[in-house]
Amino acid sequence: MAAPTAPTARARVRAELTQEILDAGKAQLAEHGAAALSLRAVARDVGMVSSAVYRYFPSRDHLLTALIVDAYDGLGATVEDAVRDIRTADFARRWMTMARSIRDWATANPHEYALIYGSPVPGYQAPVTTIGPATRVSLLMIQLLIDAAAAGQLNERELHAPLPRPLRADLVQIRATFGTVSDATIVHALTAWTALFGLVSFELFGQFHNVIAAHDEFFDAAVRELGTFVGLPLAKRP
Amino acid sequence: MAAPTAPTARARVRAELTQEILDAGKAQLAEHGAAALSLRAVARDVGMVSSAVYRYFPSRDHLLTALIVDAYDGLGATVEDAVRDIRTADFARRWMTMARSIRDWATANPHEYALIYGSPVPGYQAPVTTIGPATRVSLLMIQLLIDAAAAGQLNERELHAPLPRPLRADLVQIRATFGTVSDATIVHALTAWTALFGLVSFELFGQFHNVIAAHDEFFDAAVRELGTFVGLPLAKRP
DNA sequence: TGTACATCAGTGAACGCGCGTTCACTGATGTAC
DNA sequence: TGTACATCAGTGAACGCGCGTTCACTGATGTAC
Repeated sequence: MAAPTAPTARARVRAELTQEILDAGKAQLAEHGAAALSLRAVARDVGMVSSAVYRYFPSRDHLLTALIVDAYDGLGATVEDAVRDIRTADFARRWMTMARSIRDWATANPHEYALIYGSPVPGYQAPVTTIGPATRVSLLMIQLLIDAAAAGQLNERELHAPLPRPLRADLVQIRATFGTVSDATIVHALTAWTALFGLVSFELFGQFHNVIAAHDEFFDAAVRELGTFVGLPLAKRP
Repeated sequence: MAAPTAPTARARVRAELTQEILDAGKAQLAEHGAAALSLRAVARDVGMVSSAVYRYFPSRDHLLTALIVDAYDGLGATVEDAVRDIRTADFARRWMTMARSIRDWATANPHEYALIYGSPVPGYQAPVTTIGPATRVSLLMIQLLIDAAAAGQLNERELHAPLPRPLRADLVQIRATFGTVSDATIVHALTAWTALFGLVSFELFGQFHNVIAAHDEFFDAAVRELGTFVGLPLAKRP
């Protein structure tokens, strides 16, 4: 009777505490990085004894998985929010805004970024649970390309060498989500997408030290060039 | 009286053991990754008591620094070897070979790659000693561009937006090594270079799971496109 | 509404482990005369 | 060439720390009758 399975007090507290543990984990992550993430430290933050955490997460790795999913979701939500109000047909702005908000999120949450796009955590194998959240942000770019292509605004170029057969097989799979876009453009898009994260990683991981100081400006310029590389039309001041 | 400061037996043994410790560190790195690198494990491998290592490296961080320098040098030497015998004017082949050998080295030494291009090791601050070795591999690309430009074979394109002043200031510094190449091309080159490592990182860190299976072919295609992005001329089958 | 039992959250102690670093020491190697 | 002393490499024990995980337990919350 009443609501389907009325949430018992115990259940409510459990949900709250699970969240608290996750938040403490995120704080830990933000301050010390993934390698230093320890169940005991998290327990201390929450004000529990370390063994109590096992009532909520069966092991450290499960907690780590939850944090990874949380990071992917955080990034995905941030970027979705950033582009939500942009006119569908404003492809240049959508591209630039996506890129910038990815970078902004990464800069604001460097350890979470490192967790999902940096070197794998030693001894940890990500379960399938993380696949869904991981693709969330890339779907936005795919949609952008599909929209641009549908509007006839995508400048699809040829590749400079024939597409090898095994790669074509991969693209057949990818096409399920990419829809109408040409093989060459998919290759360009994957390359640009990878380059985008390469830019963020190089900046965050210190590879631009003594090379680039004007990070914002360089990122913008590079992303703009990558946009045209994919074939997107570029307004003068997006 | 013989050579200047004839190497005493003790000094020779010291040099050998220092190298042995480094090798053990590399092996440790290869097997368990940087985060798991411990002085004690290295000492065990060398057959020393842990405190003895302190006669050679004053702390764990110093050992780590040595390994980082070693990794940069290993990558640099590998790529230099790979391109040494290529005709100077064969710009396409030089570009493709550089990219491939970077990736090959990274694939063969994933943990060393992660050490220098992955997420920073928590709590470790790289000293200036690492800057020199770090630039070694990028100098090869710069030389390639200078050569191509000198031969009139570099297709220097314009940027799609004016160069912001702060970024122009950075480029002034960079020009000291880049020589005659245009601002726009430097931006393109930095972007492509970053993209190159982005490709390697995405592949190694598992971001291409369920997306790309034909890693070799995709890498080749992407790198080729990036080459033309920079303005390099591309032969049909380099 | 009240009682009897089952479920569950959290405790505290313990296990066994590995880590970086310090320190007083022994014994071998090098150096000055 | 031989001796006296200084330097150095390596030992072994110890300090103090933090970790993940297990386990028997207490006491509170939920459920069935």
